[in-house]
Amino acid sequence: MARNPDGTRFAIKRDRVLRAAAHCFNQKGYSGTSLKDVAAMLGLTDPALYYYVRNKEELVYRCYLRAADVGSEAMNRAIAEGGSGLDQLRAYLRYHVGFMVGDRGPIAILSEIPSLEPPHREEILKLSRVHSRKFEAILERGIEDGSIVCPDVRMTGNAVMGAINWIPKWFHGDAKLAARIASEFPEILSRGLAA
Amino acid sequence: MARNPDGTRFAIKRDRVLRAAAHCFNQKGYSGTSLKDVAAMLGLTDPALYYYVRNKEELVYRCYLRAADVGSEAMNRAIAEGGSGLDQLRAYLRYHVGFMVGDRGPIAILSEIPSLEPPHREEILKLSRVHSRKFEAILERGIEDGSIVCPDVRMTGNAVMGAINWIPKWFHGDAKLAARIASEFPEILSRGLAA
DNA sequence: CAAAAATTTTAATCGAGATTAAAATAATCC
DNA sequence: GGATTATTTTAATCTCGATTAAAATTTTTG
Repeated sequence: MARNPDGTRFAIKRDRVLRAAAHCFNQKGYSGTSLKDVAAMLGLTDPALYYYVRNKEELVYRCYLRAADVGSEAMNRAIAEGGSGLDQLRAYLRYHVGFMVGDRGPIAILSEIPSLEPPHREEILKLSRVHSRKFEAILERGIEDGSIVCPDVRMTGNAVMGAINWIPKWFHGDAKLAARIASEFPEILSRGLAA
Repeated sequence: MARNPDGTRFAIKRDRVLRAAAHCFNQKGYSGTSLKDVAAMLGLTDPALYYYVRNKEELVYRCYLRAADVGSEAMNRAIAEGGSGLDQLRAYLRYHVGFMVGDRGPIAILSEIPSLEPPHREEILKLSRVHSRKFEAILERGIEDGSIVCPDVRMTGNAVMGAINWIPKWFHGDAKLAARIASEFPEILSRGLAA
């Protein structure tokens, strides 16, 4: 099995590793999960993981990168679709929540950023800040076009992001529940903001 | 210094230990924080902590118990005050958020329950479930008396609790910000539920 | 102040889990 | 099928942090 030109096979398998790791980290935290835990989920032994990642820190780092990617994709799609601020808000929530509970999941909660090496930490924090800013921009757009009412954009962002980030803590792959979450969560989170 | 009859002194100092631990755990997770980290915050060496707690597991356990206590107190006060479901919801949010960002904080996020010993784990899970049920009961009360609109009580509970639980992740003791959170968060979280 | 109790420290043990090296197995390519 | 590359394992090392024991210090009490 050659690591083909674009590394597709390798990338796919590594993605599997990252999802297994995300699952473990969400349950037991970064330091709380041993590489053996992650490897076991994949039917491997711990040293095998070193084929996909330099060390444990890089494993988390990539999990977090992946989480940022997914959030970013949801955000960009929503914005690209246009419409009122409220429309964009709803679309974003629909996409992001949908990804999280769907087949893109599980997605790591960015809950232990301090464990990252400084350069990685800065990168993730930056991505996170950019994401928050885009979210706030949607709110502001909605306020301007009259579709959204919201006294404090920053604080509202914190509230909504918290609700979303917490999902992996109580949801663990039940398809039935996933459907309910995907359909209701966006509604619940946006209703309070509609003008 | 005698551990007086009701153990007041001892209890006060242990509470300081628990708050320091909560701070560390919220930042770096359970296994990510060493006892040395916690001890350092108090100007102590790590073995000193064993005077207040049997081991690290009990430290988390007590942090989580404390978190449950604070949440429970907020909940009970709100319910005792009576009023419409919406009134009670707002009161609860005001109290709980107020405690979290006020001088009762920092309060540990119940994010690593799996790390607890089974008996402790069950106890904390039970307290957590009771809290959730009480929250849902408030929503149902509000739906009945017409003060609240909410299509899915359980899901709404998850959303609101997520937003609250996430607060310690981004708030770290700035008094100015604390005031803003205490005043705006309850409003933000309840607006979407008002009839 | 002296005795007793409480609190903290210093020094030592101990195991778990990350990491590395080298060897073995499996897959692909010609 | 044999050479080559990819993947995984076995075995060994090494460090960090939890925990314990014993001693030292501080506080309280009478």
